[in-house]
Amino acid sequence: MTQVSETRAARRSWQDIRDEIHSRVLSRRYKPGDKLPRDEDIAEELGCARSTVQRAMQDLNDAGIVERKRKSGTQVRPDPVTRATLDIPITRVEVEARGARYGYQMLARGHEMTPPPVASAFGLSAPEEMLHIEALHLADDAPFILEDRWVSLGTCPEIVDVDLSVQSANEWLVMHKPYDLMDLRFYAVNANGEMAARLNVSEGAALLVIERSTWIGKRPITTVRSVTTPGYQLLTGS
Amino acid sequence: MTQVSETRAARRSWQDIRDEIHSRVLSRRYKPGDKLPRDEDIAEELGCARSTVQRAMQDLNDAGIVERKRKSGTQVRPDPVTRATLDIPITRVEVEARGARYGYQMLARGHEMTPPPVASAFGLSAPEEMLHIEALHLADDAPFILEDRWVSLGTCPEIVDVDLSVQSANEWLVMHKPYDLMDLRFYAVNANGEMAARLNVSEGAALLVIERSTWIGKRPITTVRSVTTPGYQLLTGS
DNA sequence: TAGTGGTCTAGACCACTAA
DNA sequence: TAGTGGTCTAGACCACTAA
Repeated sequence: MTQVSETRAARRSWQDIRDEIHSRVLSRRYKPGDKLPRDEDIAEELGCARSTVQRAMQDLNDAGIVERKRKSGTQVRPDPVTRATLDIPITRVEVEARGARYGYQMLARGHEMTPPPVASAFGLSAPEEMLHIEALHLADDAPFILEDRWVSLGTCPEIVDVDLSVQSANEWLVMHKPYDLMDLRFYAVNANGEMAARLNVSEGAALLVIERSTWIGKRPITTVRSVTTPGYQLLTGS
Repeated sequence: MTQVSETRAARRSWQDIRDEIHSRVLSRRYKPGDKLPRDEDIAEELGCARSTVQRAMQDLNDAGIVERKRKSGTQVRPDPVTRATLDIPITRVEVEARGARYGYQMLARGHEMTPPPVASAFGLSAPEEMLHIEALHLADDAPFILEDRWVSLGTCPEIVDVDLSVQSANEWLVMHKPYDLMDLRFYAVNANGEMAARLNVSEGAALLVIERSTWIGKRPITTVRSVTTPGYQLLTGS
């Protein structure tokens, strides 16, 4: 009935194993560029199953602490990086989360040939006719984000039948067009005359721009440049 | 010697299972907010082990497609988010990756009480004396990033003995001070007089600012405001 | 071609939490 | 307190790739 009196090590979780290996990296027992022992040997040393080491290593790999390759093994990443996860919600949800009323205005819509910056964002070799939409997202009737979007007609032919003056292209695409590759770019610009007028800010104001392009199976879906209003911040957790 | 002739389904990988569930979400067979079957039932339906479903679900959860809770099960996230991973390298490595020569200048260093914006970034209830460092990172002798950093003396007493005019605090902290919580903020500012002078840009230029704070076990380590030069972009892959 | 990481399985047990 | 996801294990086999 009673437990065997022999002391038993508490079962170690993959987080314990990860922390142990991480602390060896931080204490320089494993130095940047060093090769680590094989998973199997670490498992034996730390007294757990190989799959537990595998789980821990997967996490350290995702966090940018180590780099793993078959045959050649695991090594400490020579150049540590800070890795963060960024969540970008649908604009409507973002506005509502701030307790404001969401509004949307389509400013322009038409079929046009892609100008060079758009073609290059998509990596197109030649210009292509796409759907071009300019729209404004509002929070409590004030301008919030100005969006300039191009949508591939080849990849998304259905979008020509959607009434984008009611539902934002942002929302329609998120719900209907899955992507398998995305590219994000963030930078700052001084508001030009048009941005200043649309967003109701002074010309020259510093604005954060978020550019996003998506592809499915190497075919372009959409590329959008979102110009935010002054004071806008992008935040990450974790 | 020969294989049994009975056809066998090819073994399905966790990626296959993930894609199958994802496609059911996209096709609205499972709608936003819907509860999914238990992992065990999905495993039986798709003919794989429960742990394979678990692996697939872990990925869908990380990608923001579903939300999982014990007892109440798995549901399709009602508000889809775009989730991206951002890698921020050490500034030296970033400069070198552009093929430029890295340089570093410490502009100022001293012990000061934290001003309100810094105390609030750390969530401190009262101001505290910390190490305050201003420094400039250079690429081929041109200003690249201007950094304004505060380091907690309580959490990092060793840093007072480091010669930060040679090695950047950025680099020393990354190599010696692990953190378990990080907070990132991105926004745009118009260059004020001091920034313009330090970075050699016109006053009013739009600059991307990256603010980062780190903690270990709820104790503050460092908070840094990095002001980048015009044209600087933050990029993500995947 | 041989070595290392990646994945799958069945089963056991744990941990959290809605009811 | 009962139901569901989370983790661990041992073992088998696969997939990639440095040498």
